[in-house]
Amino acid sequence: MESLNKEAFYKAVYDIVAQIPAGRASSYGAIAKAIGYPGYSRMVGQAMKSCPKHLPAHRVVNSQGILSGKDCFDPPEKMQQLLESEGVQLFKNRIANWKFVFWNPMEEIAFEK
DNA sequence: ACCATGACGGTGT
DNA sequence: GACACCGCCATGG
Repeated sequence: MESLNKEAFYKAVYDIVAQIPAGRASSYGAIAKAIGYPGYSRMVGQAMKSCPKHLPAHRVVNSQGILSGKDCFDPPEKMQQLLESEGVQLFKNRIANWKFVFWNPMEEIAFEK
């Protein structure tokens, strides 16, 4: 495991986010683990703050399916709105049927590259 | 160098 | 389920 390279790390995060299908969502921890940096969930969150506009940032929530980053959207209700427009059911700032909606990058992109 | 602050996560109560 | 802790690690003051 090499030392953290901000540039490469952010890019790796965005690569995963870009692959999350509509109607599904992943978590910070799952993404960190998928790119080879288990335990760097906070860094993934940090990367999302400067997430490119063309990526589905609203499809990244915490390990419990809670929209922990909604306040970083403009307006804050935008995140929830985007998810619902894709058919994701929400219950009090949290994704319903989380176990079913959760998209695990480890199982979906294990073959690429 | 010390300390506070997070789009976090796991455990225990 | 809600809450409190604690471990985690880069950033900024």
